[in-house]
Amino acid sequence: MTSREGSASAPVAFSDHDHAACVEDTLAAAEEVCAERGLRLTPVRRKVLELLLQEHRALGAYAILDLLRDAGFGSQPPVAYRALDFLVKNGFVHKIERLNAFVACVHPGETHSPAFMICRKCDAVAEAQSTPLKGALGAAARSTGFQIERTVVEAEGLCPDCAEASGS
Amino acid sequence: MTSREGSASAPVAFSDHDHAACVEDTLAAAEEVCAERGLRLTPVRRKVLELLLQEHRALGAYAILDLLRDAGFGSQPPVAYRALDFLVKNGFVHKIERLNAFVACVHPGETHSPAFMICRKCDAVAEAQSTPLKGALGAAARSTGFQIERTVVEAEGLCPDCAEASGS
DNA sequence: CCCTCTATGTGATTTTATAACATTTCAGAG
DNA sequence: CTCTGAAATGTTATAAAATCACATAGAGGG
Ligand SMILES: [Zn+2]
Ligand SMILES: [Zn+2]
Ligand SMILES: [Zn+2]
Ligand SMILES: [Zn+2]
Repeated sequence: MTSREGSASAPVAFSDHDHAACVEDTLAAAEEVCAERGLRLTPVRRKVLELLLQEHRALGAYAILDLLRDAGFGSQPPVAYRALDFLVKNGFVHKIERLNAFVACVHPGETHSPAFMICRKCDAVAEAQSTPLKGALGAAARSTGFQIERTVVEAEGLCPDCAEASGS
Repeated sequence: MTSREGSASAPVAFSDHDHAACVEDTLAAAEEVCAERGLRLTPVRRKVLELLLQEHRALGAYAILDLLRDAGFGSQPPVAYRALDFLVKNGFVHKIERLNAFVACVHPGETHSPAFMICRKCDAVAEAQSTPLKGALGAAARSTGFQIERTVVEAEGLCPDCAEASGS
């Protein structure tokens, strides 16, 4: 087996919540946004988004591909990468560069600069907002004349559960 | 040819400076730090650091490997990856996650949380400091109980030169 | 209906990274 | 100085991640 499948042990992102509703609502919101913008949330694309929403964690493209195959879709890499491209470009999914993996956005539709907290032990990923123009990086950009177009902000460490489990 | 070689057109990182001295000084500093800490800056490791210092930009592992081969070292991937592992672990080189590439540190020896500005047009990379605990991400971490151990902060955009070149 | 553009399916390939094992080098012990 | 064990290097092979190229299928406009 190439990938971790199954959502049984998937940690919710640092806090309990009604996960079924969380998936439903976000999918519905995505459909609405696509309708508004004339985007086609095709079956593969919808399925990939659904898979990423079900897990509250980052999945690699090949893990997604395995799940797509199980669901009866094509099983070659471009199938997964093309769906992911669409979802990332339109803000429904973010890529976690540190992990070469993808995670569903919790604020679909709204343009925002995400920041992520990644647990090195259980792989949970939580999305927060970053404020790229404030702080040291923004200051450095202004002083050198660098024009920021996109930012990658990823913190690696221990999530609350794993920190507690591993003492202290 | 697999990679961009040659430093002729390599942009200096957003500002003119005495590059020869820049390379020399940083290499000397690295040797001193290694001596202090009992680390072995072996020929391959030193060469990789030198190559990265000469280019003020990120190089992929295979580009480095090509240059190592030219310099008479082993030409199989582990040669490059092992040297890079050493240099990254000891803070002489940083990995740019967005590019799957590596860049020499401009503050070798000192522990710090780097932030990078990456020009999407000319590939120049400039290092700045980030302040992970301040700002939105730090606040999110504190409020959820996430323990940050390491951060990846990378801004993509246009460097001053390329911004000017491409109009306004 | 026909044409065109977009999306999907599939095979092959490129790029990035690691595993596994043999050989060499070197610092420190005796 | 010589032995010895750990660290470093060289090399083969393989895994993992991403893209290319081209054929087929669908949706929508005329
Ligand atoms: Zn988001
Ligand atoms: Zn955790
Ligand atoms: Zn320089
Ligand atoms: Zn640095």
